Parts: sequence; C-alpha cells; structure tokens
Amino acid sequence: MYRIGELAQRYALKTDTLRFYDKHGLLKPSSRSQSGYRMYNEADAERLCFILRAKETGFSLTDIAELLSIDLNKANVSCADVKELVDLKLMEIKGKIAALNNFKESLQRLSSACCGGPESAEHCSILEALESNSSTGKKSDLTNYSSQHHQHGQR
Amino acid sequence: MYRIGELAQRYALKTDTLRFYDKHGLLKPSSRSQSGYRMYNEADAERLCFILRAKETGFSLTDIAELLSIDLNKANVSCADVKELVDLKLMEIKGKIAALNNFKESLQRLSSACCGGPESAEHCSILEALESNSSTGKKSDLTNYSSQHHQHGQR
DNA sequence: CTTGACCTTGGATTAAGCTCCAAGGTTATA
DNA sequence: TATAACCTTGGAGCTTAATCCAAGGTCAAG
Repeated sequence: MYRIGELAQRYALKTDTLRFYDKHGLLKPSSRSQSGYRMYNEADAERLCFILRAKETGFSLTDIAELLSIDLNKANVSCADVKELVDLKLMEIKGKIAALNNFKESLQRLSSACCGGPESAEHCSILEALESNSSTGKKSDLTNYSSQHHQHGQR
Repeated sequence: MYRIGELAQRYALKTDTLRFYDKHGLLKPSSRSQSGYRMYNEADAERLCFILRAKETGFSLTDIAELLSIDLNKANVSCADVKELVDLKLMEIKGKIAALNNFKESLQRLSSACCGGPESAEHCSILEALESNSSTGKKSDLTNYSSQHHQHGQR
C-alpha cells in the first residue's frame, strides 16, 4: 500500500494530480487509512499506469475514463457494446499511428538531407521535406476534409 | 488565393482558429487584400496542413512553431542546429509510435477476446488486456506483472 | 511534546487552445 | 442601392488538465 506521495513519486507526478484523478473518478484509491489518507495498492498503480500510457498516446481524460468504465461496470454492459467502443478507439489509434509514421518519414528525410555541418541551413526545410512527402499515395484526408459536409452560416 | 472562410472550410476549422494561428505566428497569410482581408495561397495551405498533422500527432502549438521556425530563419541557422532539433523530435515521435503500437495490440487482444454478442462483458476488461500486454519487451520500470487474470476489488 | 514531513479539504489560479461576441467595414448579387 | 454573407479588430469566455494555496489534522523521530 502506498500513500499518495509515494505513488506520485513513483510515477513522477504531483500529489495534486492524483487528487485530481480521484476527484474526477479516473483513479480512486482502493482504500483509506483510518485517518483518511488515500491508500493505493498495486492494482491502483496498474490502473494509473494505463491512464498515463493512454494519455501519452494523446487520449483525453474523458476518453480514458470511458475506456476504463468498461472495466467497472462490465457486468452491466454487453459484449457487443464493449467491442464497438474498443473497435472505435482502435480506429483512432490506427489513424494516429499512420499520421505519426508519415510525420516520421518526413523528418527522417529532412534529417538525412541535412548535412549536419556548420554551414547555413538553406536547404533544410521542414516544409520542403513535407512537400515531397505529400505525394505518398492517398492525399485525400486533410486536403478535402470538409468538402462533403457543408456547414454554412458562419456563426 | 483563399479568403479566411474558404481556407477554414477546406480544413474544417473555424475562422477564429485561423485568426488565432495568425495572431500567434503559426500561420500568417502571405498577403492581405486592399481592404485588409487575409489572403492565403497554396503554400499557406500546405503550412496549415503541416500544422494540423503535427497537432494530430500530439505536438503542442509551441513545438510546431519551433519546427516551423527552422523554415523561416534557415539562412541564419546552421545545418547542425537543424539536425539536432529534428532528430530530437524524431525520437519523440518514435516513442509515441511505440506507445501507440503497444496500446493498439492491447485493444486488439481485447477486441478479439470479446465475442461481440449480447451477453455480459464479464471477461472484457481493458485492464486485463493490458496486463497480458506488459510482458512485451521491457517490463521493468512502470509495469509490474500480475500473473493471470483475476483482480478487481470493487471499492 | 514538539518539530517537520506528510496528509486532508475546498477553492482559486494557471496555461493552452480555442470560441464567441460586439461593432463595424467590404463585396457579390438582385 | 440594399441585402446578405462575408470580413476586420479587440477582448471576453470556455474547456481541459493541472497546479497552487490556506487552514488544519496525522505521525514518526528526537
């Protein structure tokens, strides 16, 4: 069992952050000491670990809470519902991975084009690198993102 | 040349967002009409495209501004400096890709374990899926095992 | 039995990234 | 020429995710 300060230190967080997660239902300590101190066990630590990893991959705390809620009320939720939610998040993740790989390739191109010497970086441009990138097969996604659903009436 | 509303619509943004990017130096329109309207050209659109993709991969606007600044003052910056910055971002990106792949595998495991039927989701737990995941490579620092399924004390 | 490091609460503040509003100027179309 | 749909500015307001503060309780060590 860890007190809040110990858990915070272990994951390089502020105690305030853990209290914030408690207040917002993301991570409630499995118990309290007789004096009211938050007491966290290993399962809590694992749950925190999940939260941190999901956060790192760009999910909002709300998204994360939704994913975690599957676990909490799993007896009340149908398997189909779980699958639907998870598959949705899975698609989001795949999209992010694709975007990151794209981005990575651009930067790698830039990095290797860049001599790395002390001379001026005239030919080192992120944008140049990305231009050559934009011809990577499918261009659609962003470039015409909204062409389908027209919103009108500015506000 | 596009007016702000056209560019906004093309990328499914609010005009306010483009004005925000202008004010904060991320994307200044290459020119203004005689009446003061912001006029964006294709290069501006490409720059915006870069911003949106970088944002999607979880970079802050500050990070993005830093990357883009390479382009602006490239004559004043050494190739070595560029390479250093780019390689740093590259490492960040690789880390994110690794975390996402990890996460993706967990969710895939969960999705396929999940029958998808109307029965209760007793065995569909994000946390269970992640536990079995923690044996993927380096386990040491953050994640501590937990041999098989079976946990969860409801508070 | 006091000191200092820890913990509690509620509420205020911060920073980022928009988003909205008011008051007014511009421009294409009827 | 008037109407509607655009645009301008500055500034206020919102959401998310913390982070800080004040006033006080807990607890092991000296």
